[in-house]
This record gives sequence, structure tokens and C-alpha cells, in this order.
Amino acid sequence: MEVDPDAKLDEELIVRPTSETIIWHTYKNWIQSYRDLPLLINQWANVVRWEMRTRLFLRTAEFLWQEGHTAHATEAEAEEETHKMLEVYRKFAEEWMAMPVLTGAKSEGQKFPGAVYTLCIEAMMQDRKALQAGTSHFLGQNFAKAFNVQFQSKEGKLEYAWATSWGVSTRLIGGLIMTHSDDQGLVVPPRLAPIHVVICPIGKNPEEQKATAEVADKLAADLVALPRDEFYGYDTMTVKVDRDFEKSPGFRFNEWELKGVPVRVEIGPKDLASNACVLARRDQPGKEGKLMGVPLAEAATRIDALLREIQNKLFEKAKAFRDANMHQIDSYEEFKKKIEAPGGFFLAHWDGTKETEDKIAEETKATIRCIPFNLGKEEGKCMVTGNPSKQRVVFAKSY
RNA sequence: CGGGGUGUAGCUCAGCUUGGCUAGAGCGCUUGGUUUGGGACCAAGAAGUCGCAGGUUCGAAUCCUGUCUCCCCGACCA
Repeated sequence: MEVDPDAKLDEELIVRPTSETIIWHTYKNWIQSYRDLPLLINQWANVVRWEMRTRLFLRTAEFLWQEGHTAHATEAEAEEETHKMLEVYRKFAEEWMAMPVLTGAKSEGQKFPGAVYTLCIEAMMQDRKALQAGTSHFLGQNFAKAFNVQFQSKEGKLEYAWATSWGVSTRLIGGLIMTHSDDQGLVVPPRLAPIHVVICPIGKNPEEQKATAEVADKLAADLVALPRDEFYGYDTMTVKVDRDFEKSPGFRFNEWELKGVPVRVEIGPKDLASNACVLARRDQPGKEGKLMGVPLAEAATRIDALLREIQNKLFEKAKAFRDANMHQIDSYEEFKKKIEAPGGFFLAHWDGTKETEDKIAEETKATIRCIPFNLGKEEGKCMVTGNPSKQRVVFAKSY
């Protein structure tokens, strides 16, 4: 390929079609025998897309994503991989981001065009709109046939490889923000927080400032010395001591809340007098979330326990909100009203046709977010056409 | 590219309908003092070609014409 000298960019930008084309073009040269399988390539790629309107974090013209591509000798193994990766994404969303998700399959209309089927995780944001947070595709032999990728099996026969692909993107950051944050600012779940604990020594004169800062440093050292475990990804806790005495304590408290640091420790002269400190938890902003008079000797272990509790509470709170705004619904008239206000996820019977899906989307702006794995497994009648339905599917307005 | 909105101090905005003293407020900034456990207080002060160009008028941030900027809604892709 030659670049037009007059159109050459300072920083070269390569625009390509869907990743599968370049991956499978390459796999053709790598796969000859069943011994070459399974094959997995993961890449981080900066993606550029034409977007009529962008939305911070959720729909940017350029974004970073992770994408994996696998090739397998059997259909069953590829399908297993598709489900396995969806589970990896579910665990990351729920256990690290504290963002509850529904798992399920996309409808024919919503799946990736090159896929046999698409699985997804779907989250509910605080405005009750849905966010697709990750997808995992079973591609069948579609790309192997398109790029003629065949391998010789144990039996000596030529067979087309079976494929999957899956990915998540920086969109997850938008999801994290829109799941947990409040009017005081960002709320970051402890397991992903760049700073776990901020310690604010307080003092109105140099003597007090020096004394409280020393205790703050000691506590910071205690926290960093705590045993490493899986909760922190086997890394040490990150602790910041805020010595900005120029600003008022109240200003500093608010500023750290704005940044979403999960736990703040306040150490002032009064605490020093009683060998104690104050713990403030970000998931309960303001004075309500404060634990007064925590003995300094216990502070490190109490903070460690508090971080774990906050992680759980954030997930439970988000899940309770999601569940409180997810309803079974059977009347299309009622659906049309409730999708407008209050909104949320609606479990409804659908006859499985594109026509009905399109009609609902056109009339209500709601789409099928997923055909859930674990919900609504009952037969019924489509809320629009009355035709038979095998199970309920999730409708919502989405980003 | 259509429809709607917007542009005034570093930031957020009021003033425009119905032209009229020297264009305002909050926040921020500077100086001095008092303060410091939830975004400190008092006082003084600096700071604006009212997006740009033209026009109407004795007089334009305000009315008219043109032009530009940014934002919102619209392409079935979330």
C-alpha cells in the first residue's frame, strides 16, 4: 500500500475493516494441523470509528479496547471458549468493578454480523438505561470459510477451524462512573482504586501539623505492610498522606471525595490526645459515613476490613437498584408508558421475529438488550403480537 | 447536511423582550488582617475589543443583515 505524499499524516493512521479479517488472513498461514489448535491471540487496539455524536467514555471517536481471537478444532470447544470469556468479563465487572451485569445472548438483529451468536453482559446505569459492557462471539466456521483456513485432523481429513472473538473497551470506565458515582463526585470501588486510602493530618499550627503528620506516616506504613492477597490483586495497598495544610480540612475532605478515594482517615489534635483517628467511607459521603474514635492501634486492620466491606456494599447497592428497576411486563400498552417513566429493564415475552423487535424499537426507542440465561424461562405470548414465546427477554433503552 | 440553542471578566452566568448614566453578580485571583475537625470570614483591589464584520440611530451588549464558534436533536451503530 502506498501513501499519497500530499495526504500523509504526521502520525500515520491505518483504518481497517473488522479485526477478524486481518486476524484470519494471518491465521491462514499459521494453521495447518490440529496440533496448531487451539490458537489464541489477544491484542489491545486503538479503535477509530466514525460517530455522528460522541459521548464521553461511552461513544468516543477513538477508544482503546482489548480483543481476543481464537481458533479451535471443534465446535464444542469454540462454544466453550465463547462462554468462558463471557464469564471472565462477568467476573471482572461484578467482582472488580462492583457493577452487576445480566448475562445472555443478543437477538439476531443485535448480534455481531459475522457471528453465529453473540453473548453479552449488560449493566444498568443510575438513570436506568442499559449499557452493553462486553461481548463474546461464537463465529462458527464463517471466517475460516471466508479466509479458507483449514487444518488436517487426527483422522487426516481437512476441516475448517471454529472461531470465537470477544472484547471489552474503555467504555467500561464510563460504566464504572455511571454505576457508582454520586453528587459528591467519583466513587471508585476499592479493588480498582488507584489510591485506596488518603490520610489527612489536621493541625492549626506547625507543632500540631508535625505531630499529626508523623502519626499519619506511621499509619500509612502500617497499611502498606499489610499482607498482600487476592483482594488487592496481590499488590500492596496504595496510601496517600495529604499534607496540604494551606487548605482548610473541609476543603481537603471534599476534594478527596470528589476524586472517589474509598477511605479517608482524619487525624487531628483531638484524636492524637486519645490515640485514635476518624475513618470516613466514600460510599457514605459526608459526616454520616464517619467512624469516630477508631484506636490507632487497630486502624490498619479496620481500614483493610472497611475496604472489603465497601467493595461488597457498592455491588449490593448497584444490584439492589438494578433489581428494583427490573420488571416483568405483559401488556405492550403498559410497557410503552413505563419505558418512558420510570424506565428500567423490562422482562417481556417476544415472538422472536425481527419485525416485532423493529416495531418496538421504532415505537419506544427500546431495544432487546439480551435474551437472558437465568431469567424468565417460561413460555408465554408475545406482548405485541400474541404469538408464542419460549422465554422472556430484556428490553431497555440503552447507550 | 437539516432543526433548535449559544457566544458578555480566568470560570459559570444575569442584562437583550421594551436601545439611554461609568456593563453587573457568584466563584476564582491579588493585598492586608482574623482563621483552620466539612469546600473559612472581613476589608480593599486587579480584571471585559459584550464572537467577528457591516448597518439603523443623537446613542447599540440590546434592533437589522451577513459571517464564524461551540452545544443539543436528527442518519439504525451502540
